[in-house]
Amino acid sequence: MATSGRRGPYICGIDAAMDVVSGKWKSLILWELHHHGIRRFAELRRGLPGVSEKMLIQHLREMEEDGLVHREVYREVPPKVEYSLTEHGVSLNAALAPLGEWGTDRIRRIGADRVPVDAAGPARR
Amino acid sequence: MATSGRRGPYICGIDAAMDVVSGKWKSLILWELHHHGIRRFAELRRGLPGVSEKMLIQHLREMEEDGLVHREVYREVPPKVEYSLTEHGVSLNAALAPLGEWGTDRIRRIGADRVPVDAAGPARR
DNA sequence: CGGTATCCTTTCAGATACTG
DNA sequence: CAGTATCTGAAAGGATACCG
Repeated sequence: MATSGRRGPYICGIDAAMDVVSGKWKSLILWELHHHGIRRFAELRRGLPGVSEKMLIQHLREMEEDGLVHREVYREVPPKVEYSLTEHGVSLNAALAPLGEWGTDRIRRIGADRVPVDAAGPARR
Repeated sequence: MATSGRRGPYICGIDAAMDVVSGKWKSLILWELHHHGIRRFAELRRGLPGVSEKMLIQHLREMEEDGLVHREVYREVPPKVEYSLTEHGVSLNAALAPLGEWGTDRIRRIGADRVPVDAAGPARR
């Protein structure tokens, strides 16, 4: 297998979609590219604080392979490569939107009514 | 930290949502519980071919901790435990629906114009 | 600038055996 | 029936150094 994890066979649609977005940075890359349209490698790197070059390129390659991301290479010096979303990438982003809203709500709730797990106490056991 | 992976801090909503659904079986557990309403441990196990007891209970615990799943214990012999979705679990499922459709489309496309990765050959490399 | 290559650590997942 | 405990291997992720 080339660079990817599994790519099928899948039990259901969620399964297939999750396979394609799973990876620590993929949803963030999607988000970055969706909001900026086109980004260079170093720009993405700066937009994703904490990502290593290895992980960034690895995720970008997988996403390219999965048809989500387009990679445009300009053969000049210094080198220049631009990344953008394909139609599929755009549609995935749209499909991800409700989940994003759910997550945003969740962050609000956690901040409000949840304790950091350890101080909580004897709800169970 | 108890059983979970990270649980925040999050960069955006998608990030938070992905954290909660990532794990090999979580989306499938969600699906099972959504369609059957209530399921016992052994029923879930049978409904998720290939899952080990360890992974199943681990995912169920995390999902309970995350407020997605309700665990009802009947103190009788033989033991009986029923799992069901909470309101949050139901809303997450709803938020996941468009992603599921996207994935279903994707499976169709892959089946149509893509070969199983190994026999494929020189698209790249 | 935009990557590779290498090594290393951490996390995830599966199998097996045992318990209330 | 519904778990818990432990061990092992595989995979994901990260740090660092170097290359065209």
